[in-house]
Amino acid sequence: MSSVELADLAGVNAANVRKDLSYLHAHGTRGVGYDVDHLITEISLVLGGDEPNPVIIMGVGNLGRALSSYDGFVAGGFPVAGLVDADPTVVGRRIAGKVVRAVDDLEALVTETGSTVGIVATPAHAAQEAANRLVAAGIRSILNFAPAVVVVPGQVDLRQVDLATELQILGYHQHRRSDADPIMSRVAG
Amino acid sequence: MSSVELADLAGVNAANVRKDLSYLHAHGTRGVGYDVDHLITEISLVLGGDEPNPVIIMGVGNLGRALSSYDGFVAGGFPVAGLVDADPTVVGRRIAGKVVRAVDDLEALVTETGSTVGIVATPAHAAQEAANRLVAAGIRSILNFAPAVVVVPGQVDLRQVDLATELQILGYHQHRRSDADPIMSRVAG
DNA sequence: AGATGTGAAGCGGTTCACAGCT
DNA sequence: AGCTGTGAACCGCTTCACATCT
Repeated sequence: MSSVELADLAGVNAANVRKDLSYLHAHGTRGVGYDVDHLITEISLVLGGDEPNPVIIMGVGNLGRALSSYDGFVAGGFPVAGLVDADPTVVGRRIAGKVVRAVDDLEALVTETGSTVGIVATPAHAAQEAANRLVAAGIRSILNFAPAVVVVPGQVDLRQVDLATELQILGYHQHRRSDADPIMSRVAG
Repeated sequence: MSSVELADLAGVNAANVRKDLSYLHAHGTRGVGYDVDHLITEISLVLGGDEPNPVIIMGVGNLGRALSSYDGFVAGGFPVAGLVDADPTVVGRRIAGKVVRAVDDLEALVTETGSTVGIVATPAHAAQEAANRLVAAGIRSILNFAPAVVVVPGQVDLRQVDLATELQILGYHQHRRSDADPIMSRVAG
């Protein structure tokens, strides 16, 4: 399969595909293209591939519940290993086949499941505390969905997913399209 | 308030704050700082601020349901105006205070609510069709949560939020940390 | 003194364009 | 002839550093 075909399927530029694959030492054959099986093994090796990374979800509100039954996680090698919530009335409940554990159980949960990744799906005001707990329990990779600035120690990898911001960006572009381009005209003027 | 204070609160660099604000013509006073009220009005003006952008959510699975009761949307000026699903058994049901409408109702729904933004929260295989319907109904800004490549006409603004990819990135960094840095050592070697 | 506003440099990533291999 | 591999240009954004203003 050629880099052009791969690029079309992924919706990106062909040169980009070639450059990225060459970084991975997933080489193709000139005049021919790439061997797909080879790509699969090489890419999954680089991505950590074989061993799954179990994840812990902090907060089982609407978003936490949605995430706990999100198929894409399992498929991507990130099975949901545990659910944790601060609300004692939901602790012990069964959600998506898993019993919700108390925050004080977190450390034990991490150890017994070998979890490596934490997802913060709490309200904004509880996000920092949730992240602190995850870090204290030994988690070093955190995905934060709460719309809050969370600070973590340097060795912890934190990624932010802000749903409202995504919409804000769309709204901004739209505003720009309809309006007579207020910013650039002001900058230009 | 100084650019340093603002930057700390937002978790970004101070020079960046100053540069961005100067683009918006939200100027401060040298030696003093920025007038916060002025910043609020100026920023909300640029962001489209005053008039809300109602959104339509396509697909009321777990994720769609979570999104339909996500407070951040309303707070950010993106009230959920309608829910749509292809499954006739959920059409007519009430979710988060809204009645789920059929796909064929989409165009009417967009008109009657004045919606401008669409969210695709369907399974991957239905994402392209959902996007097509939104475009046909006049929506020009789409936020896609389905893990699928979706193509839209040039005038439509499409943003992709791929939850599994976010985890993949975390997992990759983690893999790199623990491992003896396979890629770079191979590149170097 | 203290903070802004902004050229200039730096950086990661993308795209072009074409030499080089099969 | 076709497709890869990659130097070079490009792009948007971030950060530095400092002249400038109150």
